[in-house]
Amino acid sequence: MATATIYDVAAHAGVSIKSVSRVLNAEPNVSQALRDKVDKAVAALGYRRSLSARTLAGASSSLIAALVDAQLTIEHWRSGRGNDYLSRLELGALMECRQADFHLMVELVDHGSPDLRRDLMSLLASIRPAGVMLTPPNSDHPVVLDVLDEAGIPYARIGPESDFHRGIRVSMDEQQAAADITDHLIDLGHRRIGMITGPLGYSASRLRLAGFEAAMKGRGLTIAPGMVVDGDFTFQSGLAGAERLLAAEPRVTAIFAANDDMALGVLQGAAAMGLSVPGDLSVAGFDDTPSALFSTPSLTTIRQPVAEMAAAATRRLVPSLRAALAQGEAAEAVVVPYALIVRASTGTPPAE
Amino acid sequence: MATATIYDVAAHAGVSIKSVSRVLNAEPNVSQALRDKVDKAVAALGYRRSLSARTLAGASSSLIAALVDAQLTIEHWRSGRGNDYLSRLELGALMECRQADFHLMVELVDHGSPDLRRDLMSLLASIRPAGVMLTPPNSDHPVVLDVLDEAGIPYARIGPESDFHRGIRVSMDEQQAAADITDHLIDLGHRRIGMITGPLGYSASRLRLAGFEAAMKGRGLTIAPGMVVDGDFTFQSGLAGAERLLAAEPRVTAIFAANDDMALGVLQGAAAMGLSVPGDLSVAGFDDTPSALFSTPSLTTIRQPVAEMAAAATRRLVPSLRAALAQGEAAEAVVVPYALIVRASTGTPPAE
DNA sequence: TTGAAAGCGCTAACAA
DNA sequence: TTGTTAGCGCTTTCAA
Repeated sequence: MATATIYDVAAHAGVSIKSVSRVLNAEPNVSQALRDKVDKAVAALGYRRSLSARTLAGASSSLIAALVDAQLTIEHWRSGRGNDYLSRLELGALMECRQADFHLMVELVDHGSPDLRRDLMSLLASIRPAGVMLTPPNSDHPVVLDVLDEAGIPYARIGPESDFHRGIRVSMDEQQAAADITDHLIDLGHRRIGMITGPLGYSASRLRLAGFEAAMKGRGLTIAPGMVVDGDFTFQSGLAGAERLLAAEPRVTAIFAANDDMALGVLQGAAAMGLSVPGDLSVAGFDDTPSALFSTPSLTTIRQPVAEMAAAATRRLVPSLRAALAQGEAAEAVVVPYALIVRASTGTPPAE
Repeated sequence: MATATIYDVAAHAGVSIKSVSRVLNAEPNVSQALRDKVDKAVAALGYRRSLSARTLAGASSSLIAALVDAQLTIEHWRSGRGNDYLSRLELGALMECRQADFHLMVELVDHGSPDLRRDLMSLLASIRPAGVMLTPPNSDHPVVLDVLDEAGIPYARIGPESDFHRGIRVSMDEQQAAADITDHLIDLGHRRIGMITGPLGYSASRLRLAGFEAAMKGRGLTIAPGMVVDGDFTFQSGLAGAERLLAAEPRVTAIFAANDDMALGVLQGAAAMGLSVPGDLSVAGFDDTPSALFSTPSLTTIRQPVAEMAAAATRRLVPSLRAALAQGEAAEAVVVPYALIVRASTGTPPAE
């Protein structure tokens, strides 16, 4: 396959290579006639610019690098499970890249490495991405942010938890979402609602707890002692949390778990105690992982707009896409709307 | 960040750039002294070759492109669900790329496009990957294979269903896996076992059915009429299939669904009929999607080694990795072992 | 065993 | 509005 080069196109169109380059880059001050000639030649030859040549010559690289955490990824690899978060993220980014003729490269970053700085610098030197998308926990790693700043490479941080002045921040309103799902339970008639939190080291966990507390307070409800228990986002901790919450009297009629895996654990715990869901107990989760849809009963939860966040990030990282954004849209801090998904695991509380 | 170039390294080491290049490429006929000097300079400068310059200058690109189906991906995007298959695939590929200092690029391919041939050629011209990984249904698309052959780019096909002489084929033994899970049910004491198949247009569906039939026959069991019903891999079709199978008398004591989503539908159908699983009915799936672990009861299933298949493919696509493979391992057709995962949805049949 | 010089296919000054 | 000429940082001839 002797691929056509810019010289072939120029020859075919009877113009200089610079003119071809101008048309290809949509530069101003080009006559329509020239534009047409070049377009025709490009079409005739099935020409496409070489990514390497463009990057080498100094254009930005039309390449977005997604820096994902190696440890988390390896954990998923070992457990044989996929990584729903990662795949949704990618889909969102890919859809946008496609529009702009950009490419997505996925890179594993070992954020615990002592050579992180050097690893990162050499990675960037090697691939020279036009922009970088950071996923938690890389979104908040100071070394990662520093290196990117020094290299002058634009970056978008998905779900940042700190340094709210650096880079492009794309997130959802965790607190409001938690408040919404709590309100949903209260609207159904629940008064005694328990919560299982995520690890409080994550601000997402703290925000979800704050949303729960705010909603309860906003509706004049008190959270009895022991009605908030700690979890660590695992199925097991959800199960354990459910056992503790359901042992207390008067029993809670609803449990809000800070993620779906824990909510699934609650479902199992309830089943083990012979409690029907939602007849005896309503259960709500957070994230809308695939398993939430197929659990019995299916789980009421918050859909984290992961794909949408990645798409928003990509749109702000790719120059041509960014240019197409409306004025207000182009902000450096974007909050993407979530959705409350009401399924079968929540209902009215049992009669007293 | 003024990144170091090969000239900087050469200057630092007091040698020519060609020598640096030789050391970097592990070419023969290089003195140890020179090698040491260069290595030291590289380390001192934190030097890393530019991917673009290398590719442009003619070296193969140290880039693997995964060509995934755009339609499937967009469907997943719209439905808000992730894509477990894709993420497992990527993890496997990424882990291997990392070893070899290769990079993974994910590309959407619209296999229904009338311009597929041109799209593909220009994609390859643009990124010039050293190797390509094909996922279903691209694994079997003749145009895709043709273009790759013409371009002389090595490719690996995950789960190929035809053309068993082209490219590197990486698969698992679908039929044996189905036979294994059927044997598992028979070993538990089941005699009346129903099956819900996938769309028979896919050879994977046919192989799973063949495995079921072979196992039944191998154990001297007959498959009564109506004991095999068609499904289409969706939850809904699993539910419908269960309703049909469970309406027949004498009732089946076990159902093998050709994938997990359908098995989850069976679980729901059984629950709706007041049947306990596995007390009254055993249910087995296929794939080991994340939801299989969290369903109630958790699902006995076959773990598709998606990540392992991708890793095997990558190992055969990356020259340095391929060189490290043992003799027999290097075959162009690789069968990766699956695993039978016995969970809570299968047990001994109810007493007659 | 080493090095000098010529590209790879583009973009970016600088002219015309 | 268009074209000419240098590079970008490598690998690859071809010499030494």
